[in-house]
Amino acid sequence: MIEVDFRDARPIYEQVRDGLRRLIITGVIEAGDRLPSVRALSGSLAINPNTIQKAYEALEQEGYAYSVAGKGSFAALPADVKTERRRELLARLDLIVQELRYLGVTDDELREHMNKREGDEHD
Amino acid sequence: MIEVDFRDARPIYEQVRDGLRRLIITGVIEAGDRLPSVRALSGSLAINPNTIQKAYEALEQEGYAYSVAGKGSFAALPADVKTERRRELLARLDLIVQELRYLGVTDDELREHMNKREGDEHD
Amino acid sequence: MIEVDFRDARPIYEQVRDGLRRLIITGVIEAGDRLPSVRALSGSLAINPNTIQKAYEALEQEGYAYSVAGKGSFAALPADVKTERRRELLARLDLIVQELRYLGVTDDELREHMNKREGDEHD
Amino acid sequence: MIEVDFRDARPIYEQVRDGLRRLIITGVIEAGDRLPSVRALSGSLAINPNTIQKAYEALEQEGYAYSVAGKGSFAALPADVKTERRRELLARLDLIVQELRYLGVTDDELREHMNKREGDEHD
DNA sequence: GTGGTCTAGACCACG
DNA sequence: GTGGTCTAGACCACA
Repeated sequence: MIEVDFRDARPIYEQVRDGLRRLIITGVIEAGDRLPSVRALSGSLAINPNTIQKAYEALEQEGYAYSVAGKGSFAALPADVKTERRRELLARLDLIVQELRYLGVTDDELREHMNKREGDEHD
Repeated sequence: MIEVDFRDARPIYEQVRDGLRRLIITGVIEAGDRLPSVRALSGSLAINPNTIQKAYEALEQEGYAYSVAGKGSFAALPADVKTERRRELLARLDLIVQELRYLGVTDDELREHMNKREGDEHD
Repeated sequence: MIEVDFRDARPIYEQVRDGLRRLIITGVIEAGDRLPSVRALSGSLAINPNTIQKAYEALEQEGYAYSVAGKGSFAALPADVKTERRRELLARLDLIVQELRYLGVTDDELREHMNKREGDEHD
Repeated sequence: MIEVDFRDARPIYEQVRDGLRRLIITGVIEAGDRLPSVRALSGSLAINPNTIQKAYEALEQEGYAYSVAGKGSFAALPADVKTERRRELLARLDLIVQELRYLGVTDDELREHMNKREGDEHD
């Protein structure tokens, strides 16, 4: 369920973190659900456990998960984390839209593009 | 005209590259214009010349500039680079919009947010 | 009467131990009182009996309880344990106060803060 | 300047983090000052560089420092971090004071104890 | 030189 | 079984 590209410049632990975060936000993994164990994910992705551990720590620090030694790691998605994430995405979106306008994309074209995607449930 | 934050985790040369790219795309620096010399920019930003040089090389590799031996570097913005950049930005935008929908942002809210920004010409 | 947060990073047995210690120090459980049986507490808190057992052992080792084979565990609060605990708390308090001063908190503000809390009997 | 006790139950990286945080808060290391390099501190404390690195990451995440690859790590102490830290310390202080009262320490004794420490500049 | 990432392998406490 | 910590040693990009 998580894709990792070893040739990508982005660190592996960030790719894993982002993949898990996406699964949590999209509800594939629901709040309270158990995340795969560090060793299990390490095995299935063929990545060193320490790297997976680092991804889990980052996820926990951002509020998308919590870990209990001896029990496992669990997904979380509190309201404040959601609003914070929304704010961040909207800021990024503004920058992109602004640059697209400079590149000659009209607001109509933008709306059309987004309507095309409207309702899509998959990548 | 270019802002560099030494505390930012992003490498300096990327910040310089992105700043110059933005100036070129927004037309502040027009195609054919001479870019500031490595030494000049190095001095005004208080950055190691090697770092500036690296930014220029990246810019040239992406097609936003070309250098003429003994004369300097010049801005460029050919059509294929523009369309390539547009494609990249639209792809990023799709991902962001998709995640925003999962976060409970309706299409109406999204349109409203973008209309608010409509017409903005500055950062 | 004891709150255990499974999401807390602190191990469960420490949370149980601290909860019981607090009940003993505050007099809710008086010296000589029988502590709930391991099985009873295990059941009411939905925690593995081994974990409860570990909390009781820690409590006993610190002097806040003693166990009688076949009869159960009982609360204790001998003078030497009280003075030892007081010494420990005062040492922690000194460190905190010192750091607060460096953070710009004046002695007046500190007194005012503590007067506000004065008389509070509950959490 | 930093003391690390290998027998302490607290992880080494936390001890290093707390030691550095204390130096920053007390002004021994001022905001903007360069922190010792990962390798230098690793050598002088006889601790693996990865462990020091982890301490620095934690410090950065809490806002007490920032790192620039290729340049070094630097101290920081923004106002919001200070107020946040003050809030945390006051909360801890309240818990301690409350327990001390249950242990029979009167407010007068508490004031006397704190007055004794008043003006101390060293541990 | 710097910080950052990754692997390999080990040990520990917790439940 | 779990997560967490630590070491050793390697490689990389950045300045």
